[in-house]
Amino acid sequence: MVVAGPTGVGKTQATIELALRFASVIVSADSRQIYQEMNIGTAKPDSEQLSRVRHHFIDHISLSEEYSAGRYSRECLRLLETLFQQHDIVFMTGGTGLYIRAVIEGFDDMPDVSSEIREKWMKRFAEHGLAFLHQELTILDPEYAAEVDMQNPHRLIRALSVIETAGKPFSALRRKEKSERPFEVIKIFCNLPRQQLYGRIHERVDQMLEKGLVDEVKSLVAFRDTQAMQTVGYKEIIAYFDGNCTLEEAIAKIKQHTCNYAKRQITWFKHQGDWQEFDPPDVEVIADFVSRERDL
RNA sequence: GGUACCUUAGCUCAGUUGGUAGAGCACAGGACUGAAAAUCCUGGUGUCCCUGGUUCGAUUCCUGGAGGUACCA
Repeated sequence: MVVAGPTGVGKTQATIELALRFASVIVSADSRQIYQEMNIGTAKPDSEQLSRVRHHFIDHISLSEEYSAGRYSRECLRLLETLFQQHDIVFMTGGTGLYIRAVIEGFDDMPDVSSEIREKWMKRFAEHGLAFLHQELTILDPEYAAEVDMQNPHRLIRALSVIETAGKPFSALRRKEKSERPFEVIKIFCNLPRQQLYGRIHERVDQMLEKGLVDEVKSLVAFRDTQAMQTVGYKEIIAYFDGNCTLEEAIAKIKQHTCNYAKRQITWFKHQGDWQEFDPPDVEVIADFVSRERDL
């Protein structure tokens, strides 16, 4: 049972109520709430909410660690095995679409890429530009080169790193086959009319500031170069610390970037196929739907 | 009050040696199998401040006006 949806739609509270109703637990699929040190800016459930229902993958790792969708899917599948011994239904929620898909549909088996290899390709990109990555990929894996977004350095660096690590073309590993799972998945997509969603996001950002977002970011500046800190709500405050903008401008940017992010999430889930959409998300209605689906 | 500079897309600005204009961001849509709150792609007709003049033709040059910025009084 997965509750997905854009940030700020109210997934957190709704899923807690659902989990209580079905006497179950929550598995978070959120690439930022997974970090212990990040709280306010990630809209992590508060201690009161966490005490009502057992949550997994919240405060799972430290900012000093690197994490990935692959590691998440492996750890999550292992955890689900145990959880399904005690519960006939488990609630997964979060906004990280890739993490959710990796767990419910499967991820091709690929070797872990060392940070040395990835950094080497990043350096080559910085020195020689995109054209060089194009050339290399066209030689090493013409099949993938024909279908990737050649303008996207992330994708090219990823593919070239995997090719070097595995010693074979990326396209040979990337089979995109759906995996068999020992559980059924009920997919719920929470949504709201765009203007209403954006309004809630603006309010929530103001609340984050009241709760002390600036101090939280201040305490994390040592981690400013990590991937996790390239997060909406953190990078803008860092820019303010650097004197690149006023606090008011930073806040306006956070609101704007959060709305942009919500839009990308909606695009992702809308095109991921058979999600049952609830707009607006009503816990009673969703609970009825879940009961019916479960009894099928 | 005087002098100089500015007024172009929602915002910040570029540009047209006179042939009605373009970037970034915003906004909208989209892609995305291990960085995913990341990364990337697509979409630009707007009284070029107003007025008169010169000209085949003015947003571009000239007159007058309005608003703004800086300096001098």
